[in-house]
Amino acid sequence: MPDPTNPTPDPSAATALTLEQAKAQFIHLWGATSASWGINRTMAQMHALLLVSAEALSTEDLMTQLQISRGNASMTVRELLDWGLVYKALKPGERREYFVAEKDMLQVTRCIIRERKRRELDAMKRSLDQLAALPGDPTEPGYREFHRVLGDIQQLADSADTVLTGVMKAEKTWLIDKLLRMFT
Amino acid sequence: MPDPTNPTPDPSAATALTLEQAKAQFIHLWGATSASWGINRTMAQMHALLLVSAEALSTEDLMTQLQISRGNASMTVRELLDWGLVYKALKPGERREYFVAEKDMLQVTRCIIRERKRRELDAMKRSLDQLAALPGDPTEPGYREFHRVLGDIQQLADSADTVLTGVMKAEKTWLIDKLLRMFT
DNA sequence: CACAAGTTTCAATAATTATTGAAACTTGTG
DNA sequence: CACAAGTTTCAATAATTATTGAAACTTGTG
Repeated sequence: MPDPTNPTPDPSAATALTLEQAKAQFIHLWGATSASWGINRTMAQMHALLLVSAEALSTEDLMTQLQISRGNASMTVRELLDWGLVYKALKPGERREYFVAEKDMLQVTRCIIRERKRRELDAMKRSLDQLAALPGDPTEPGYREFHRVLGDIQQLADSADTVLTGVMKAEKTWLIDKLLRMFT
Repeated sequence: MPDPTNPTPDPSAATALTLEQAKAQFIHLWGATSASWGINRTMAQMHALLLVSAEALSTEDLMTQLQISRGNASMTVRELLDWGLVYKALKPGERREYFVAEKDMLQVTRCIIRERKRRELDAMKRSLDQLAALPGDPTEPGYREFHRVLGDIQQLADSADTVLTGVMKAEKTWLIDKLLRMFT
């Protein structure tokens, strides 16, 4: 929806980006960053698009703006809903579903920590506990050494768990305050 | 090298895992976990293998124990050296290179944070700064909103940077102490 | 309950990423 | 400096992961 009250670009800003261009760059950047994070590109791009969109978007809008198929758009928006990063926004009198992003970045961080902790850290802890509990032969040479490594890793995982759980529960000001005071 | 002083399995521990089996399970677990972490499976498995090996291993050993090609073994061990997770251990009078893992898990954590921060967080911060600095047209509707989102993300990235840098520098006892006291 | 509007599923396919293995290279030694 | 032992590179290929798009399904409405 280009604003008709501002149709001609300001000549003094010939090299200035339109908002649309800047948003496109942001979407691209967010998508690229996500790759190293184990989150897939489409999901990250869709999140970025919704983050910088003032209005709620429909599946149709997501498809056309990101140039992806209907199936992909549907699956990905569902996943964002699962993560809690995006909400449904039903428009009165409309059949179609619209979506808006959670814009509070601390809240976004919490959602991401919660999901990734659940999928990765918790899963790893379960496997480690299971492995450590298996009966072994303590007289084998190297048995103690192996269990020491295992124990160290478990301890590390527990610390990470405690810290992440704390971050999730913490209040914004308190958190930033404490952490920054601690390390700066 | 199976210990010849302990050739027959203890019958009372018929279901006990041999150390070798337990190690194999750990290697498998570590490899699977890494997948969700953007680290590749072979690298994680090799790291796990070296972590639980009492002696230094050669490229040859890595190849046969992990069932991977020479090329893969060579590339991957180089990458582990780059990350600082593994050291060369030259045996006197031997041409062949041997490798041992850093076994102090806090040190391991530091290496991983350092590398991932460099590749991911620092890269993202650079892109964000660049995007925020681009000239735009402040009269466009939505301009302020867009830059607010950008600013929020930058602030978050800065906080993460500060915290991670702190963790890397911190002493073990101090760190565990502080963090755990803070959140428990 | 038939229809239209919209959504989801999933097998086929495309895109990406990891691995192989043979050839080229390096390095220490007689 | 020729050779042997070992290492690295990289084009070809395999394995994995993401995406498409058409068919099946769902849901609200006259």
